Amino acid sequence: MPTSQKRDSGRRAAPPGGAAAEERGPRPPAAAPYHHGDLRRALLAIAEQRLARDGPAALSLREIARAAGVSHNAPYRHFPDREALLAALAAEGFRRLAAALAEAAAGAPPGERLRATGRAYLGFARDHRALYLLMFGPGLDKGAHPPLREAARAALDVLHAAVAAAGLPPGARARHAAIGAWALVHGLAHLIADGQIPGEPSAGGHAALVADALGAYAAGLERIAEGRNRPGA
Amino acid sequence: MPTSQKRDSGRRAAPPGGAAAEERGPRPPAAAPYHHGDLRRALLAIAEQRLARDGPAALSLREIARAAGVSHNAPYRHFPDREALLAALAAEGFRRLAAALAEAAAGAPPGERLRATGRAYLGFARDHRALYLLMFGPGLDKGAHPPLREAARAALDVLHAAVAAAGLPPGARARHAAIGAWALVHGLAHLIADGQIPGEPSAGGHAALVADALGAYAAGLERIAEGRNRPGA
DNA sequence: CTGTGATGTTGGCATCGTCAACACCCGGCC
DNA sequence: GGCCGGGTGTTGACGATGCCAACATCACAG
Repeated sequence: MPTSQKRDSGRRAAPPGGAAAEERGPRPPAAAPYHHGDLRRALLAIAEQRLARDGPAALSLREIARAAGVSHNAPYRHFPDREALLAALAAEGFRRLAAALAEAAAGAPPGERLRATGRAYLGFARDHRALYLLMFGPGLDKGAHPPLREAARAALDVLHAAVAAAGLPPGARARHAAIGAWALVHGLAHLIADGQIPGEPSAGGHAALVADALGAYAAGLERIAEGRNRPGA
Repeated sequence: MPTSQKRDSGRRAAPPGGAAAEERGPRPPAAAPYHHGDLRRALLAIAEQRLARDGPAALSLREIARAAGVSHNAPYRHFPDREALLAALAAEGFRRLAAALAEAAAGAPPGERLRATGRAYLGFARDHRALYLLMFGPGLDKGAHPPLREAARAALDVLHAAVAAAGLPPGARARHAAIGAWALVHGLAHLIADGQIPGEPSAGGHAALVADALGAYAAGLERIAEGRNRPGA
C-alpha cells in the first residue's frame, strides 16, 4: 500500500522552509508523485540528518515536518506515531549494516572473515554513530516492529557464517560462539560510541585495540576447535 | 551547595499524593531536614522506580514531583534540569555496578576471577535492566557529568584486575585484553537486555551462552599468554 | 528580633505528540 | 466529460512537558 509511485506533475519544486532536498537518484522521470512528492522518504532523510546532529531524544516530528516544508501533521499520513518513524529509521540502518557486513565478509579469505566482518561492524558504528545508537538503544520496542528483528537476524546470520569460516564445527556451541563474536564486536562499538573508551574514534584510532580483542577471541575459538577443552558446565 | 544535611523537625510525614516513601535506612535521627525531608533522595528513588516501569524516555520531572507530593518545580531546587537527574541516577548505578563487580571478584579464586566478574556484570544488567540501559544509553552527555566517567572507570579497574589474574602480563596488550573482556560482557548484557537474543533472560537462562563466550575469550587469553602469537599488526 | 538564604509554590511560556475536522487533488467510473 | 472516493496535506485544538520568573515559607545566624 505505501511507496505508491504514481506519476509526476512537476509541482512544488522547492518548498520554502527546508534545506534538505529528497536527494533523488539519477532516475529522470520517476519522482514526485502526489502532493508533495515522496514525502515519507524526505521525512526519513531529514530525520536521519537531525538524528545525527542532535541525538534521538531531540528528534521532533514537528521540526522534521517544518524542515520538509509541510504542516505539522503531514507526517501522520505516513507514520502512525513518532516511534514508527524512529523504527523505520532503525530498520533502514539494520539493512545497511547487514549489507556492509556481507560485503566485508565476501571480500575476505575464510581465515580472515571473522576479523574483516568485525572491522566492518565497527566501521558502521563509527560512521553512523547516532543511527547505530538508535538501532540498539532503548525506547524502541523492537517487538512491535517486526522489520527490526528481521534485519537484525540477517546481520547475525552474516556473523554466523564468519564464525563457521573460523573453523568451528556447527552446533549449539558454534551458535554460542557466533553470538559471542557479535557481542564482542557490539560491545566494542557501543563502548566506543558511548565515549567510555578514551582515544580518538577516528578511522584507525582503535585499530590495535580491535585487533587484539578480536584476535584473542579468534584464538580462543581456534583453541577450542583444536583441543576441544570444554569451558562451560 | 547541595546535599545539605541540616536537621530534623518532624514535619510532613506522609505526603498525600504518593505511594513512594523515601525508604530511609535504619538510621534513627538523621533524616528529613528542611521542608519536605530529604527530597532529592525521594526524587531519585521515585525516578528509579518509574524508570524501571516505563523506560527512560517516559520519565518526566513533573510526574516524579507529583508522586513525591511536591509541586512541579520543586525538583529544580535539587537538579538544574532533567538530564542532571538522569545523570545522578546513572552515577548511582555505576557505583552499584562497581561494588557488585568488586564483590564477585573478591569471592573467586584467581583462575575463576574473570568469569565470575563477567557473570556479576551480566547479573547486574539483568536485575537492573532499565538502569543499565540508562547508564550506557545515548541522551546522556557523559562528558558533562564527571561522576559518571569516574564510576565507569572504577568498574573498568575491576575488570583490569580480573584480566591480570587470568595470567596476562601487564602492558598495552593487557589493557586491550581487559577492554575486550569488558566489551564482550557488555555486548552480551546489552544484546540480551535489548531482546536481540532469543531465550529467557532469567537467572540461568543464558548460562551456557555466557559460559561459552567467556570461556572462548579466556581460552584465547591463555593461549596468548602461553604461545605469544601476536595477532594484531 | 530581624534578615538571609535554602527550599517549595504559583503562574506562565514555548514546544511537543496526537486527535478531529476540513480542504485538495488524482485516478477510476458512469 | 463530469462525478466521487480515498489518499494526501492543512488548520485548530487539547493536554502534557521542560523550564523561567516571582513570590512565599522556614530554619538558623547575628
